[in-house]
Amino acid sequence: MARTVDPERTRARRDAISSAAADLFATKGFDHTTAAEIARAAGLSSGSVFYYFADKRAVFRSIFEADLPASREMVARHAEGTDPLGSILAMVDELGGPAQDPSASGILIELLRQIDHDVQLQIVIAQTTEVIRGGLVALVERGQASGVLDPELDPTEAAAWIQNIVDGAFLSADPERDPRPMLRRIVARFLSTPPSTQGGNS
Amino acid sequence: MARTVDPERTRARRDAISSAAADLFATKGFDHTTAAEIARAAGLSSGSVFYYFADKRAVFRSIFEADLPASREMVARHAEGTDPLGSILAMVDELGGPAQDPSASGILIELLRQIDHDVQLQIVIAQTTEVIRGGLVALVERGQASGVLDPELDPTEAAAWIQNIVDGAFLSADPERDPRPMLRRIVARFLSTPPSTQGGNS
DNA sequence: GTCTATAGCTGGATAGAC
DNA sequence: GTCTATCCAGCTATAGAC
Repeated sequence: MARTVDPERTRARRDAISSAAADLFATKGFDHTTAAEIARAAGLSSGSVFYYFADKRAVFRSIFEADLPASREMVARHAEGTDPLGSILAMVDELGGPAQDPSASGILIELLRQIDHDVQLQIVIAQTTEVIRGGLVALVERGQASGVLDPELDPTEAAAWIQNIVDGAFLSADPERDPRPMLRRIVARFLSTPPSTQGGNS
Repeated sequence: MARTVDPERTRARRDAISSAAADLFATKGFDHTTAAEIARAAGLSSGSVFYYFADKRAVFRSIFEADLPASREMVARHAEGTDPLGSILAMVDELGGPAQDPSASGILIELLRQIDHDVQLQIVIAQTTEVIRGGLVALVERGQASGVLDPELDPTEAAAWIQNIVDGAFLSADPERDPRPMLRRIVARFLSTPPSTQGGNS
């Protein structure tokens, strides 16, 4: 006896809605994207959108829910290794690479707009941010211990600024220009031990 | 005989609407701020908003129109001086200082969202951005000429990245934390001549 | 110039057929 | 599960009185 619902199919439908919506939200914004448009883009009717999602916000949230496991995976992948700064820069490359894509830029901006108005979304994003920050903090600390990175920096604050810098790159998305080389330069110089300036602590 | 319109009064009313709207747009967003709310906050009726402005977008634009002369003034103020890097950092301080203010952060995010949908707004912002960029480019070039700043950097690209970094600071507005010291560090290190690394060109 | 009142439209979410 | 049809709230922008 077949089950009433095929979970695989349900997931596929949800994903279709989610990814069609992501494109629309990125280009038109959340408020100017109608449920009917999402439905059309996903190949079903407007009523069905509300069968798979409680409301429009839930559709928006679903876009970012996939990021959490992906972030965990990325952090784990860069956690080991003998070169902490190298690992940080590799993470920066991964995080900042999509900044070239205007669609990624658009969805980040939309996220910034929506996050104040949706507590559930705040939780999802806070988790993802924390995972990435945690990975960066650990690497900064290791870099400081090995003398490559400036020991004066507070690791948590430094990690937050790395995320800031990367996010800044998203704000001027230019498909023609790979932001990663400059991002690497900025972050590497930001973190590194001052060449000779002796910080005269007693 | 008094003139029918008192230009001074008209300007005052427009400013009242503009600044009341800025607060609302920053916290609630453009789409969720109604003309009636703006009117109430400015102390007049909803119909009057459309007497002073052609439409809601024009109200939003007016917020940024004041930035252009202010930017010219700031650039002029930092154009002279014997210490180009110092001048750049002073500009970064001025540009990034408001990042602490959640309202400034909110309005920047809203700007990013609206700019795609309003050509007139694009023009206003492009002009302001150009003025600031121009000021930074000149200072970078002078710093390079005097050997303080890395000659390998393309001045225009470097200026654009300074603006990116500053904007990034706005994305995590924290009233408790002054972003300026870190911004100065990041920008100074980003621009400065590499300590000894000889770039072996030929 | 400034108000009140409202026309006219849009779009989220639902009801109920299939 | 998926559709169509639609209700209803909310809003911009205008009309016209004062």
